[in-house]
Amino acid sequence: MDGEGGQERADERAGEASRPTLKTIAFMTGLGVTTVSRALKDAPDIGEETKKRVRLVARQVGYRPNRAGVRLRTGKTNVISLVLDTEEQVGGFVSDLIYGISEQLAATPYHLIVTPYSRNNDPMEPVRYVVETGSADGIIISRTEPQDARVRYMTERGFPFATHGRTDMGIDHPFHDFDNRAYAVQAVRKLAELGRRRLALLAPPRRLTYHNHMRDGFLEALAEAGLTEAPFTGATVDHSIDDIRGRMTELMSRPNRPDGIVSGSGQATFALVAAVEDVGLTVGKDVDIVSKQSSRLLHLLRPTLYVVNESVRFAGSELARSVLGAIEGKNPKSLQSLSLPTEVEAR
Amino acid sequence: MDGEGGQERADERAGEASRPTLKTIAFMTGLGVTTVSRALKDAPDIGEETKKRVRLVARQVGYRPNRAGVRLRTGKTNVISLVLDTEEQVGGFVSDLIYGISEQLAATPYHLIVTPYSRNNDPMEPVRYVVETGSADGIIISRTEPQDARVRYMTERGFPFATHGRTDMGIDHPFHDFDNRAYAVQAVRKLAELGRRRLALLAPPRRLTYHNHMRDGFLEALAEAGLTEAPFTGATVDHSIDDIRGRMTELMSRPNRPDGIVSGSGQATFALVAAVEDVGLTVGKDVDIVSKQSSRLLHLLRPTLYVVNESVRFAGSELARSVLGAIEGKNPKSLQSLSLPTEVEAR
DNA sequence: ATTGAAAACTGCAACGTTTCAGTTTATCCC
DNA sequence: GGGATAAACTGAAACGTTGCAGTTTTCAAT
Repeated sequence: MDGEGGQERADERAGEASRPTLKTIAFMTGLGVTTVSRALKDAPDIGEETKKRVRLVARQVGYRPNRAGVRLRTGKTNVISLVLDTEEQVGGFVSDLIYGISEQLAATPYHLIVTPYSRNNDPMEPVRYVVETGSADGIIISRTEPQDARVRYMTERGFPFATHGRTDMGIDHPFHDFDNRAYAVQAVRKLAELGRRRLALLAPPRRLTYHNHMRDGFLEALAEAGLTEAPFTGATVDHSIDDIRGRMTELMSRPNRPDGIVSGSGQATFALVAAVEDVGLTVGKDVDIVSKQSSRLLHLLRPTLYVVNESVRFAGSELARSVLGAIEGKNPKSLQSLSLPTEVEAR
Repeated sequence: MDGEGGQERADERAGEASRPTLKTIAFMTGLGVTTVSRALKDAPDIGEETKKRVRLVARQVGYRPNRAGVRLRTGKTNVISLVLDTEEQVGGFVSDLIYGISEQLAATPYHLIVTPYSRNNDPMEPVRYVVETGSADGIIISRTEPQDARVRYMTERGFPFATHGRTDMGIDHPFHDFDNRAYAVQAVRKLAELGRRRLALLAPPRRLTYHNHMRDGFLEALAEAGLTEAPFTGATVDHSIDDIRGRMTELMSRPNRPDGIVSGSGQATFALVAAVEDVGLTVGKDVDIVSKQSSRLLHLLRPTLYVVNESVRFAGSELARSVLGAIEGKNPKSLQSLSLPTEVEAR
């Protein structure tokens, strides 16, 4: 029984009140550092009584494991990396996503780090960085493509991740997605019901998987209702407000202009509405618009719009869940979820 | 001269291709680990020739310092923590802030971690957490108050930080702020110029410093132009869209309703406009509204509004700059910046 | 030749944690 | 009483880095 054995250090002697470590607790309890470590992990080879004592002291002194220590020793970072496109047009989108993720992570030891990239650069780069440097335990990506190099890369390396959006490459991986197909179907049906015959779709860029989903739903419902499409070329939800407004103005100036629009983004719908009115037409009279939105602003200024709400916050929450599951090694199939659109809201 | 001295490890022998460390480079160059470390730091006691060799090899093998190692040894985390209120109403705000910060951090070794808290909880808590656990080298906070406990806390401890918004407690600290006083003055002048006589202000919550700035500017310009105030009670830019709309409806139903509004938030303005129209009035005719906005959507649906743009992305960029300066120990006074409002935009 | 100092390089230890391979003590069985 | 076994605990080593306190080597000044 020593413990007084002459090797206490400066911080133990002085009232320095520096952060307590395992050594601090070991000293206070008279146990070895190993024992304390194992006790806090509830290891089976430590006595019940001892565990209680250690836990008590740990709580008392406000012990929190040093992240760097853990990380260096085990490689576990307790970090989730959210890889983001910084050119994202969809305002507020990222805020909500982050809030949703944070909500889930709050009860865990995980921190959220935001790893941005510019759309002009290689989207692979930030992913490669995180995987190679092991700077996170899991990654969340968005802007998923049908053949997504990032998904292939992370899958090959067994690196845990979750995608916002699905892929189409025969790989089962964790994802959360909004059912854009169902949305488009609902939107078209609503327009059909309103007596609209010729519809245009403002879709996501062709590269992204949900372009296909939305477009498939759109075309299918169009066929089902016997309507025709007014092709909306040269504009996607990714384009700038001004671009969309310009293209839409063109579209609405044509003799065979659409009388119904399905919009894939709330932000873009602002531009669509402005364009409709630029050419002297009226939303709800000359043309009806159904729009997806994540903030709830559209209806305030254009009650004649039809909207469907997508909760990006919920998406964030689900994505965090998924990636945590992936880290735990759960079956990817159990980490996939799809959220259905709300009913079309009118006012 | 050894180096072949029997102590190479498994990863050196096998073609394991695990991440290169200082040891890897030391082995390859035949130098000691310390020398390599110092060489990469461009220390004066290392030969030029050696430095060149080391740098070359380091680049070749793609050496990147292990963050956990550095952090454990030096306490330096290379992390900036953005402390956020997750109930933030101002949509898109956070996205832009993050993009702005990321932009600055991209060229540095810093990572951005988002530390959220709920407005219902103690705003001190996340700050205390970061400072106590040393989980970042610097903190960015928003929602600054005139007497801000967080600012006091971090200042006392000498912890580097920057605030989005100013304080009023005789402490010189790094900040970036939008000149809300100037904004309010401009807004009131514009309304006066339009012949409006009785103005209301939708201000930030009283607790926050910029409430005072905006309100001071508002009152001063009001006096200067000889206008009167229609008190807008029970609503701030922090309230929900529905609350603001409700209060505004009340306000506009009064006999002595305002004929001009200054709005402190673009988001809130949506609700204001909706309310004006709820009671059968018209923006630009019965009442004029000047609004601040960070996204540029307002004008699209209500060209009769007057808007002033605030670049939150720029704010993020400035804040990152400031906090990095604080970490470097620069004089706080040199880390303060104010951005002026743009001209009032009409359409 | 001797001293001194500068230049270039290096071991060792430590940051806090966990894993591994023990050691000690108590308990049980015959 | 001897041996085996289980229970409870432990020191040493390692993860990658850097600061400290050296050690060599070279060279100039005396």
